[in-house]
Amino acid sequence: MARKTTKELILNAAMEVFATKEFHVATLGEICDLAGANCAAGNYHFGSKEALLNQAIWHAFDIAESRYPLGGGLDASAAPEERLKAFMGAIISRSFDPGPAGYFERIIGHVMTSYSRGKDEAFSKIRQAHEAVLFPLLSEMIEFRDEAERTQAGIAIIALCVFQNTAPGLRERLFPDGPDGKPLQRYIEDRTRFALAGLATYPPAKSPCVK
Amino acid sequence: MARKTTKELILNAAMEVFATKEFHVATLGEICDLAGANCAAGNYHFGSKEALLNQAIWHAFDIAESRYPLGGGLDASAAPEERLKAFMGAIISRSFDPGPAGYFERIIGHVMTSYSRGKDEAFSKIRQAHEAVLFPLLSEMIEFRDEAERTQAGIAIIALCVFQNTAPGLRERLFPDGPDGKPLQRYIEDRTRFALAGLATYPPAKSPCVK
DNA sequence: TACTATTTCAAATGTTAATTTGAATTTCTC
DNA sequence: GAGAAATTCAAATTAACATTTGAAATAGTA
Repeated sequence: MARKTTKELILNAAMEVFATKEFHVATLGEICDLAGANCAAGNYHFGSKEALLNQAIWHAFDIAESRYPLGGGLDASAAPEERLKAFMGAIISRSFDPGPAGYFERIIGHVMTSYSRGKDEAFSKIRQAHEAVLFPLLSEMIEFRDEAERTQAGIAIIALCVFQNTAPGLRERLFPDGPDGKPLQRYIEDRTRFALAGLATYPPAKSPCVK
Repeated sequence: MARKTTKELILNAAMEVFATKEFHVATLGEICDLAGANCAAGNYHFGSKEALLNQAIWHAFDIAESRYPLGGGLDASAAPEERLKAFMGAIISRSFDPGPAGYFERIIGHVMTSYSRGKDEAFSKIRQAHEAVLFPLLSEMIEFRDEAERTQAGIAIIALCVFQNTAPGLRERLFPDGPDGKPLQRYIEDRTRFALAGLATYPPAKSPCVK
């Protein structure tokens, strides 16, 4: 394969740095150093630090989605419980992936609470991606009173998957031997079981077996 | 009551600003303006912006704890389910309180993902406060396999309470008519029910009725 | 090869904001 | 009320960065 261009090197470095640090703490100089490029190159190729963050977000999004698709490769005919497990498994796996496939969840963890311009747009796109997978399967399982109730349930599911992202030192406590293979699968199962039990407290959908 | 000192005014303003903005976005000038003080007064009374944030964190912590105590005023003889509801109710109420009693959760939301020096210490103290209330009641309900499993369950509970803090626009979607009174109580009940069902999927404590 | 467009680079530039300074003012203490 | 201590204030002082600039280097093209 062809050698990476400076632009690609900078984008990769930006994902890595923005995954580690909040927007205002990360510096362009640091990113370009990591990319082995001159610090003016960032602005030359991307226009501004902010535009670079945006590119980094969406590039990281694509990487995560291709490595751990939210739909898990299941189609709409699969049981909603299966699809929920695939969805939660994808988000949890992303969250604990130390490599590029984990950048997205970590970048978003910072962006959600900090970077402000463009945040709403980013959040709205991400929400859309989540909800496109999550809402149909929830509605197959549950008869929601209203829109807010479904949102509430959806948030509970996502909270169960990503909350640990933001708490320092928590990974180590949850996975004393590293978040890989068996322990991770077990974690995914525990969380899915927890979520399914919680969801079962909502009234079931009127025709749960139709189709 | 006596007129507030400049130091108190600045501390109040700092809590308010740090509740809204991430550390590096908030400026000392903005805080002192809000306090009606000169911008050098911040450093005079607190030494540095960082020290001011620390003071703000712990002052906000005290306010939140006195308005919505995590223990909910229940003692250890109350049923663990009751205590869980009180605990979750306290955190959720804090999260949605627009006034000083809500500052703490909002400040922490920023600090967790952004401000770095001193973050570990802050997180450790907060975790301790959470766990002192949460762990005993969880252990009364559940026979945990190991420490990590109890931590995992505890995190699930807290995630269910605070995740919405970080997502822009979510409050409005969850509470189209405002997060007060009845809707908030209902939200607390829904979340507690969800959590209790999730916890019920763990093996019950060996002697659940003793004492 | 010559000519053009793109890319790289080191060195400005400009801005923002924390922090410091020292004089002025207020408060406290005797 | 006088003197000392604490506090306030406006104006420096620094320092860190994002961004710009313009010259040099490189790549692309005819």
